[in-house]
Amino acid sequence: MPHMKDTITEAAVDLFYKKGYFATSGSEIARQCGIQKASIYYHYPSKEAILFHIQMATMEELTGYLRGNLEGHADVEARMRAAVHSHVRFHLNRQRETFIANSELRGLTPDHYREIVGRRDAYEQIFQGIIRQGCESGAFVPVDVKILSYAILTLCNAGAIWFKPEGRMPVDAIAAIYETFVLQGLKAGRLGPAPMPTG
Amino acid sequence: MPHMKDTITEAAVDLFYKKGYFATSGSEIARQCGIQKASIYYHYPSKEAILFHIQMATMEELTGYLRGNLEGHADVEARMRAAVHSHVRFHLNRQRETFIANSELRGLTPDHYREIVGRRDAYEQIFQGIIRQGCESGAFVPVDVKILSYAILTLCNAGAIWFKPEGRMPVDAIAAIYETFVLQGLKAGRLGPAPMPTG
DNA sequence: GAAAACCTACCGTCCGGTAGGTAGGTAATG
DNA sequence: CATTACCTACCTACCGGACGGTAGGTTTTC
Repeated sequence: MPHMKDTITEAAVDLFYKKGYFATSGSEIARQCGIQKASIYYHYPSKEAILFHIQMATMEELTGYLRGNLEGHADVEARMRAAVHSHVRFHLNRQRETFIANSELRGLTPDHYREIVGRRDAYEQIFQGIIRQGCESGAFVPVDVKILSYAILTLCNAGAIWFKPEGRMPVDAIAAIYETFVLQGLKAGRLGPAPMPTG
Repeated sequence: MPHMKDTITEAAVDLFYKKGYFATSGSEIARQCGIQKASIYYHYPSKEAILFHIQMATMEELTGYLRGNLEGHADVEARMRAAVHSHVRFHLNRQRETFIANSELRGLTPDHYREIVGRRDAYEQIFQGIIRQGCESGAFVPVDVKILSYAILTLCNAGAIWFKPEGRMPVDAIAAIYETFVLQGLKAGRLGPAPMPTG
């Protein structure tokens, strides 16, 4: 039996995802929980606090998930594969939360904004480290690390836009597609003029 | 000498981009134009109509720009390069409008929503056609066309998030990076299929 | 002088948030 | 055991203010 605070958070995730933070009112959240609007303020000091809580928890979990998935992988290509796989999996399994984390930053207070952006930067740093390592070791083609890290992360978010959990395609199959595409784009040995297809 | 309707539209683009559609009020738009809120309703029947106008114009221009850039290219690889280049260029040059078009669909009425999504689908169809053609001709590796088209379009939007026009890097240089990355990922070559997923 | 463009003043509604109360449970006190 | 005290988790009722939008009058432009 979940406590009311969790129910409120879950309702907020649902509504912020469907309608957006600014288009969601406190009474709507309350209605979805079966309580009165004022009761929300027993559990949260403000509407923004709900948003911040969701964003914070999501960033923590996302980062923890990535760290866990990177453990034990030493080879740079394996690390990149694991990182992409982790990122895609999380975004498909937690569609609503990651969508909110990606699109509702403007609803945060300046302090909370800085806090979230800091965690986001830290997360990106992990990817940039892997790309940089791959470029230096020669495993990857030389690329602009920052630009490519953004590109890869954004690319991996794409699945979360159209993905339907009940759909035909399983999460890992989608992750594998992105994984292959990213590694194709990064791996050394294919740069320059059009290579001849290996019959 | 711009007409007031254009001034209003421009102010709305600016504010919708910076604060979001629902977080922007009519009085803010009016203030930025140096007029009163009521005067907006001489030029637009509703706030939503401004949003729809921006989205509609952006989709029209985006599609027209792509069609123009594809003209004269017959080879499938050249077409893909041109398409990516066109997409990236437009998104960098029209950051605010494309950001709004990508993130403020929920502010539209159901009818207008359908209208915009229809144009968006048509735009994606062009990309999917090129990818499909490349796969069938053997120029590209076999891929899930729909998934890859989404992935590529999303990937190419990444630049618009961080791009600063006054920055060091020119538009075409960024477009070239994305172009190379996408083509690397698509082109047929020596890479095998993805390994089995790692739980 | 008519039409276009803009104004002031106002509408009803809903917003985020607050004040203050209360039902019901727990814990300490005699 | 009965009383008092306190706490959690909710409630009803309300606040000032901002929202999108309208009515109707006034100025500017052709």
